[in-house]
Amino acid sequence: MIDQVQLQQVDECLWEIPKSARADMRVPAYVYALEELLEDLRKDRTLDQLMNVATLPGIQKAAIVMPDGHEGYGFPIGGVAATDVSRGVISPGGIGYDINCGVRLLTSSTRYADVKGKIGELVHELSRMIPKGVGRGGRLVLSTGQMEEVLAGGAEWAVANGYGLNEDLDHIESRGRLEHADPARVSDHAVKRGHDQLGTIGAGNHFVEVDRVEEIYDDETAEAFGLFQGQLVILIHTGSRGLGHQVATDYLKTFLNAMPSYGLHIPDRELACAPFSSEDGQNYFKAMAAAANYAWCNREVISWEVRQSWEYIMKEAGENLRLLYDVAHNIAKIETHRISGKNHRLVVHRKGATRAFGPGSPEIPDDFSKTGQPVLIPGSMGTHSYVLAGTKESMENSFGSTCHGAGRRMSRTAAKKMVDAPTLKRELLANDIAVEAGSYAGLAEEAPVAYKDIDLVVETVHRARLARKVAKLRPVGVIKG
DNA sequence: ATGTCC
Repeated sequence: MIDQVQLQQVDECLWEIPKSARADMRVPAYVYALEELLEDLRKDRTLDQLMNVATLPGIQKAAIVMPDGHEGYGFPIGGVAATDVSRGVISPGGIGYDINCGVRLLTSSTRYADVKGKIGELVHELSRMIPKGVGRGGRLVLSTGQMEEVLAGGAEWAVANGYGLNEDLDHIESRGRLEHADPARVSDHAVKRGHDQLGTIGAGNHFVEVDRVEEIYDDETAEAFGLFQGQLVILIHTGSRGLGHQVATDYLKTFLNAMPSYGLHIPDRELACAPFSSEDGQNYFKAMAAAANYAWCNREVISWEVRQSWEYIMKEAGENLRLLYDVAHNIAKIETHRISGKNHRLVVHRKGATRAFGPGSPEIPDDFSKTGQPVLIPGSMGTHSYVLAGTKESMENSFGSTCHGAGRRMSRTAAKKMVDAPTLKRELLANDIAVEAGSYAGLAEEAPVAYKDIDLVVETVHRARLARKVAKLRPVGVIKG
């Protein structure tokens, strides 16, 4: 066992690893966590990886990990790293294999109590409508030309082709389309993998969940978000499927080969990177943006499937499901942030971290300009999820970022050994949570015991003011891959 | 996360 990393407490929820902790660190590392969460963060390579991130050329201010952080490929999951656009690098490991994995929330005008008896049917219908599982395709099969439109247009493609509402676009981060996307930078192989996966959730922690609003923490913001006590809402969590995975795989290989020519020295080859302004860096950024657009289109098409199911079971228009917001949590974006009183153009890498822009930010829609943007934090299966709002403090301290979920504390393998899936399913049902799972193995991997305590994670970011609590959601039905 | 090893 290596020596324990020294953490200096800055605040109740903030710990610092000073730049002096390692000769190669260019900036300090910040860990956001209530003390109870530190033990989990020390159990794996999270803090080592965070210090590795602090060595990246062009990194600004600090390498940051959120309270849901855990070990990932190169970078910790739950990590935020901002590099200078002209002097810094871009690293696929800082974004993750599932490019633009993210979450959206649809709100209804229906109370759970009024339709309790229909939840089982609704969950069954959702399960029938929404393809799930590794490698699964869906009902949409796109030509190469249509794929180019999706990669360039993102969620707009779904709306233009009858799979979404125009009003949805106002409530998607970046309106569901990154303009830097270039379909020509996505390999034929990646395009092929994606051609039949729009409208599918995949596997792992991806899901479609029916929830009810259990608790409101801030009446005014909840009202602005269209949330009320007892309301039925639908939470969708998925990403760019095989296409994004292939983009990550392709460019990691390219970067590993190209690294020597850039003269970049990094402590771990999983931090493979290229100067953002280099041809390789730009090609990856344009391909990543295209994969991000695919993911936004995917969540839009899934919303269409949800609305179809809703119409069929609830006998009311699918349009009654309104999109509250859609957030990315695995992405790199060009953003301007103030550091020591000066504006900087940065490549903000968020890997298992959510944008949490505060009130007045020009990048969030007008209807949230007073409250800050909606932030959606799914908990582990069968526990609960949160709706938060972005803050000015997150803009000042974490490049406008917060946590993204409960965060795994046990490996998939360990969870499968420990958990008996049929028992778990019965327990969920006993708690009035209907589950339709693609496989028992997948269900076991996602057992709540394999995750951190979502309440502690959210309490950390709330107390640290990286986002503030608006509402708590309780699941009543879940579809998993 | 991922046609969980071309």
